[in-house]
Amino acid sequence: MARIAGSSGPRTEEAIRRAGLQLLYTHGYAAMSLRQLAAEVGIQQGSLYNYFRNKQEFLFDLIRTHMQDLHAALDAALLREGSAAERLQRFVEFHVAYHIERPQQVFICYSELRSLEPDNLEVIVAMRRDYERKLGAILDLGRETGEFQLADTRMGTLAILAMLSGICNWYRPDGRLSTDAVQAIFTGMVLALARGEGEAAVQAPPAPLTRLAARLR
Amino acid sequence: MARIAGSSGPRTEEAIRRAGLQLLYTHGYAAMSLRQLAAEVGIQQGSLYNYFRNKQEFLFDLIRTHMQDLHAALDAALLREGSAAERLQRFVEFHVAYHIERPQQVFICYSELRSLEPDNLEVIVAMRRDYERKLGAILDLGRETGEFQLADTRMGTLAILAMLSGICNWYRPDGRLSTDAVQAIFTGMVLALARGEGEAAVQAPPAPLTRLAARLR
DNA sequence: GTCTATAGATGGATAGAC
DNA sequence: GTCTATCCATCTATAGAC
Repeated sequence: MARIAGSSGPRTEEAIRRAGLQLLYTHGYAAMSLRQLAAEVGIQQGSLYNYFRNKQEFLFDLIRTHMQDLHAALDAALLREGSAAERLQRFVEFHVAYHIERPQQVFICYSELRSLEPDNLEVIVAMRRDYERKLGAILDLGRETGEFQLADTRMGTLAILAMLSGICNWYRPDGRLSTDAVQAIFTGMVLALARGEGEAAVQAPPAPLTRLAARLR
Repeated sequence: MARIAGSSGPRTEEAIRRAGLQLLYTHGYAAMSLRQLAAEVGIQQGSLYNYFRNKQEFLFDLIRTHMQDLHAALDAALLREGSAAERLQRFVEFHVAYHIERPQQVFICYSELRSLEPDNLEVIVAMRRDYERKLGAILDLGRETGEFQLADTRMGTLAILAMLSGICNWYRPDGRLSTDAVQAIFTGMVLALARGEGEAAVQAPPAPLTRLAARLR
C-alpha cells in the first residue's frame, strides 16, 4: 500500500484520506496511530502535520465531509412531489444505495461520534438531526394523507434509519444479493412497516417478561 | 465514585465490572485506560491484575457473560408454542425490554467486537449467530403458515434486529415514552413489517439514484 | 513538502514488600 | 489482596535541516 516517497500535495492528501478511512474503519479512532497512517500513505509520521493540525481535526474533517456529501446526495435524489409512499420509496432506495457504496464512511460516522470533542460533536449531531427530519417529514405527510398508519412517526423514523443503516454492518459486494435486490427488499419492508397497522397478536401485558429479564441481570 | 481502599475480593470484582462497563460505554476499549478503571474502583492500577490476566481478557469476559445472559433470558421468555405472530411479538417484547434495561452492555457487545482478538471474536460471533437463528426460525415458521409475507427471511432477521437494537442508541429512562409504550410501538412496527406485502409505490428502476450518489462520491 | 530526531506524556504489564 | 515503584513500549506533536 506504500506510495512513492516524495509524491506531493494533492496526491498525498487524497492518499491520507483513503488510508485514514480504512484504518478508522478497521481499528477505530483511538486505536489508529498516526504512525500506521503515515506508513500506509508512504510518508513519515511528522509529515502528516502538513495536512491537519492534529488527529482530532482529521477525524472531524472526514466525518463532516461525509455528512455534507450525504445531504447533498439526498437533496438531489429526493422527490419533492408525489405521494408519501413514493417519496418514502425514493428515500429508502437512496439511503440503501448510499450505504452500500460507502460502508466505511457510514460506519465511521456512527461509531466515532464518541471520539469527537464536544464542539465538533455538536456540529455533526445537528447535521444528523437534519437528515432525520427529512425522513420524519415524509412519515408525517403519509400520516396526514392516510397512506401510513404509524403509531408514532418519531419512533418510525428511528426504526427505519436503524434498520437501513444496519446494512453497512453485513452487506458484502460479493454476497448473495445485488444492490438492486437489497433495495427492493428493504423498500418492501419499510413500506409495509409504514402502512401496516400491526395490531398485536397477543393481548397479555409483557410485564412478566421484563421481570424475567431483570431476574437474570 | 471512589470506593473504600482495602475493600476486598468479591466486592472489588463487582466494582471493577461496573466501572469497566461504564468506561467501555463512554470511551471505548482502546481509549479506556486501566489507570482510569482503577481510579474509578478506588484501587491502584497494579491491583487490577488480581482480577484478570490482561485488558483483552477483561473485555472478553464482559462480552461473553452478557451474551450468555442474553441467551438464557431469551430462552426463558420465548414461547415454544403459539402462532408465529405470537412468538414474534414475544421476541420483540423481550428484546426491547432487555435492551432498554441494559443499554450499556448491549452497546458494548456491538461496538467492541472489533476490539476482540480473533479467537475471542469467533466465540462471540457464534453466540450472536445463534441468537439470530432463533428469530430467523420464527420468521421461517410464519412464512410456512402464511402469516408472514416477507420477501426474504434472512434480510427480515437482520432488519428487525438492527431496528430493535438501535433502541439502545436513543432510549432514555426519562424520555417521552415508557418501556411499555416502546414495546407496544415496536411490536406493531415489526408485525406490520413481517405481515405486509409492501408492494412498491413506484415501478421505475432505482438505477439513476445510484448513479447520482456515485457522482458525488 | 518531506525528512530525521526528539520532547513529553501515557499506556499495559510486572516485581516485590506488606 | 493491595500497595508502591518501575520497566518498556507507544503515542501525539513539535523543531529544524534539506
